[in-house]
Amino acid sequence: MANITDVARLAGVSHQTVSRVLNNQDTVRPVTRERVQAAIAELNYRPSLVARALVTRRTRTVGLISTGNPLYGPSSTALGFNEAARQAGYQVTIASMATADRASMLDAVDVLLRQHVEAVVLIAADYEAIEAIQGISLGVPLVTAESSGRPGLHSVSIDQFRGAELATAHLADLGHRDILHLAGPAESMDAAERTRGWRSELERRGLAVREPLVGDWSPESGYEIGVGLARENGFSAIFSANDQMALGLLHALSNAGVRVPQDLSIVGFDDIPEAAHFIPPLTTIRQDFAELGRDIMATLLVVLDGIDVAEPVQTEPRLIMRASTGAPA
Amino acid sequence: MANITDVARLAGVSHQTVSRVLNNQDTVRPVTRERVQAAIAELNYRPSLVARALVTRRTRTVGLISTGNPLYGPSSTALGFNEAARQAGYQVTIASMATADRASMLDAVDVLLRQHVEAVVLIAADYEAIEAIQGISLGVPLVTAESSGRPGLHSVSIDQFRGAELATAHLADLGHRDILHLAGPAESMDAAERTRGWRSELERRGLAVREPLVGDWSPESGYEIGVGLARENGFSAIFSANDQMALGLLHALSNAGVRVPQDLSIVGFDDIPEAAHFIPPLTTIRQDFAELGRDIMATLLVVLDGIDVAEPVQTEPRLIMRASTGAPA
DNA sequence: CCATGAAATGTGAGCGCTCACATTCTGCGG
DNA sequence: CCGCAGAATGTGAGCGCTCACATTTCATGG
Repeated sequence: MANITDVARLAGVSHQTVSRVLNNQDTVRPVTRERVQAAIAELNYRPSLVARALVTRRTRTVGLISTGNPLYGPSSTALGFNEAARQAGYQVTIASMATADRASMLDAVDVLLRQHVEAVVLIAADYEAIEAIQGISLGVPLVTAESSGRPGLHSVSIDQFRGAELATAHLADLGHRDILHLAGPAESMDAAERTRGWRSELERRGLAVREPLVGDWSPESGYEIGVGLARENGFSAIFSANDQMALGLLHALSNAGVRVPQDLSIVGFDDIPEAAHFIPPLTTIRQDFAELGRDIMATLLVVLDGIDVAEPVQTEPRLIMRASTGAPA
Repeated sequence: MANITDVARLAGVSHQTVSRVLNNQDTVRPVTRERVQAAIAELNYRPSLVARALVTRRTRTVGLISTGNPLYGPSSTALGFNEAARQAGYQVTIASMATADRASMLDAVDVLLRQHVEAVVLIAADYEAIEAIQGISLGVPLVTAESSGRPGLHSVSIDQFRGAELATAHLADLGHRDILHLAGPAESMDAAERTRGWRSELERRGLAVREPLVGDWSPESGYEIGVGLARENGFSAIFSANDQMALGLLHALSNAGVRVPQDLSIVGFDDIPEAAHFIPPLTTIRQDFAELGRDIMATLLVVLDGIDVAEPVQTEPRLIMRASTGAPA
């Protein structure tokens, strides 16, 4: 592997002139520049980012920590962020972890910091992850994608509360008065926000608030709860905290002969690619994860410039109306 | 940020002794070691992997290139690989790209090589990606997750051909004689392998091979093709090249009043988490992406040791029987 | 109590680059 | 044709670490 000195020798200039060409500095004569570029091409030379990082103390790398299972939301966010980072000229090093406990988090952070990442991005699903990282002194900026809205963090999120309000309002507007909620797991921040939004909208309208059912995001949990639900009545609509559980519900209800939306309306959350082709197609809340990824990067760039972002950045989700919701019988 | 000299000074030893402690060398007296470790803790010192990489010429980093859309298969593979790499003590730097053209590929490779990745892993969906990277001289080992089985590559895959055979055989065993195929897009290697497997199994049994229908992996394409299909007859089963398109089919067929599996049996491919709760639950081919990820890393470690892996590594998928398939009427 | 070799520790160079500064070239007016 | 400012290029140090080798320390036997 050729280095800068090899290039310099071949081009008949000093290493510093090569460095100037590499960094697009303008005090190089066109003739010289061309000679250097020819040498670079001939030697198939690639400047070492490692060496550069050592002296400049900048790596143009950010660490991405994502925890837990590869659910649709978090993975889409990670992907969106990765793309945004690339466009901003940053590399991304990932440190995934199965569990968000303090020890794993310390490990992940340690690896990233040794790599001299300039910032850390945490895509946090659970409260645990946030708490774990808040107890760690990083020394570099941290931006989190998390919806709990807790203070002292640069956080970016899609407004889960608002999404749940939209879903619930849609059902209420259709005339439903008893609207159940199938919540996500207790450790999930998004789940809590969605439950809050549902509750708030019901209360605002003076509708009855029942104890939410609780699943674990999986279609299986939706199915199991659906099996129990099919035998009950006293409600005409369900707001499911995600599309996968809604799918499980649809499956159980279909088995039990409960018709959707005639007997029961269902709203999901996420708008996964499959949702438009559930039977019936699922009314749901769409989140723009690509935009979330861009927002994370944008916040990061601001924070890296030393400017403190006071306000958490939030974007609005929107309601996608499909056939799984209708007026009550 | 403290460096090795700071630690050495505080511990009252030379920088080299600190280095020995860091690298767990055994020629350090316990007393000295403890003194050094205390200094490390006190200064919250983290050795710079950048500086270490510069001198050792090893980064313990591998580059991961993945192209195209974030489909279920590739993202699951990426995740599995990432986890396996972490366990093997390697960092992963990602270089995602929207299109797999030669220019983007050169870009991605360039960034990774400047970072001094020790190897590159390509998770390739399309022929284009493979062709693009084959034209690039990397200088580091390359392992690809790709199913075309072309020579000259260290490749790892789940046997798509075999999976398609399993799916087709299942339908044939049930008594179906006219088995259609809804293929994935022409540029996809997996799609081609699945079509080959379907064709081969039909020919082996002397069954009619019709021109496959072609979708683009999306539920929408499955739906559109399903709408047309619902008006035709002369077939009793469809092997869909992925679960999402199968979902679209189910949706269209349900709308048209075609009953699955009574009127038509359907098999998918992938076993996405939703498949068990389609209506009806989808018989499909399950792939173990976590294992694929581990296989990639295992192959990588072998290749990094300078041993050439002659044989492509392949694992077998398996058939998951559910309610969407049954004997023909 | 000293020589001796092994164990423990220290020294200096250098990985490939950029930074700050020094030096050498240009072209131009006098 | 010389001097000079400004442009172009060169020089040497040093980022934080490891490597190869040099030196010191320690325990042991004679």
